[in-house]
Amino acid sequence: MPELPEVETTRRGLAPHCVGRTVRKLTVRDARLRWPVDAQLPATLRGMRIRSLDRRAKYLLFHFDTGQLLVHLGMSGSLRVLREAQAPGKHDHIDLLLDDGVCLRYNDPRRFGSFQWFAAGTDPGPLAALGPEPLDEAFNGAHLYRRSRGRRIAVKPFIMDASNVVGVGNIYATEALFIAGIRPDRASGRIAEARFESLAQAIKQVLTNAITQGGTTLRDFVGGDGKPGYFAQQLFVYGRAGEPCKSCGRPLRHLVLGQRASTFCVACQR
DNA sequence: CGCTGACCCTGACGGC
DNA sequence: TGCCGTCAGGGTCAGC
Repeated sequence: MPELPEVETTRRGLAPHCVGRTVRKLTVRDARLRWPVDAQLPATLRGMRIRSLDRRAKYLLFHFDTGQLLVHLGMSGSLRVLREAQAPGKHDHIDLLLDDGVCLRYNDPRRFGSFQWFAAGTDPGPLAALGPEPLDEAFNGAHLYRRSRGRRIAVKPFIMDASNVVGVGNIYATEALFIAGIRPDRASGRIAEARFESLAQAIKQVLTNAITQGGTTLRDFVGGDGKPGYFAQQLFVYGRAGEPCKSCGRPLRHLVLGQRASTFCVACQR
């Protein structure tokens, strides 16, 4: 589920409900996430005020005076706002209960997500080696061009590597490469700077567009309106292998790069 | 250092 | 209806 737009949409949905509030209680029903949730975390957070909620890459950063809580949604995680008590269901692993009775509930069937605490003054390891945010002005084609010289890795896994640029997951990498007209299996080190500029702009475009529309699949994190994702309807290539290219009509091809499905058009992408 | 593949886990889906 | 293989939006790690 979560790529950068979904995480950002989650952040925007949660922030008004939790920033400035104090943690009344943290309940961990199942600590077996990507890394075991620290048994001391409930005691660490109790009574602490959430100063801000930020995002870095696909991490949500809950800032407290005493440190920060890094939450990652993994492949299948979600955080939603409960305004009133509700019995926990399957895979509802963690509740963050606030002083006004609002509950932030974490659900994650595959348990690839994580809750990690980093005390003030310590460096959050997961953030150490991250590349630029794709929507920052500092991120551009020149950056990708420089990073890719001498590399033989295919361009798709290259842009999905968070040390090059963060937040570009399988869906948006696939879409951005189509928009930029670049084959996903082309060696990144053999792509000209101008084409990387097109790619950087395409990445910004698809991510911005998806954020505007609230992410591709996560719509029920706060309002519970249950509306299905809308962005899925405007995907050019992701999940459409065998179907006609929306630009030229030729059947889209499927291949696997870095264990991830990739779809592209042999005519439109070179 | 760069790259590949295995792995963590559950659920949904299609074929038989 | 049930069983089985395959696949899924992410990230880390070992090994070559």
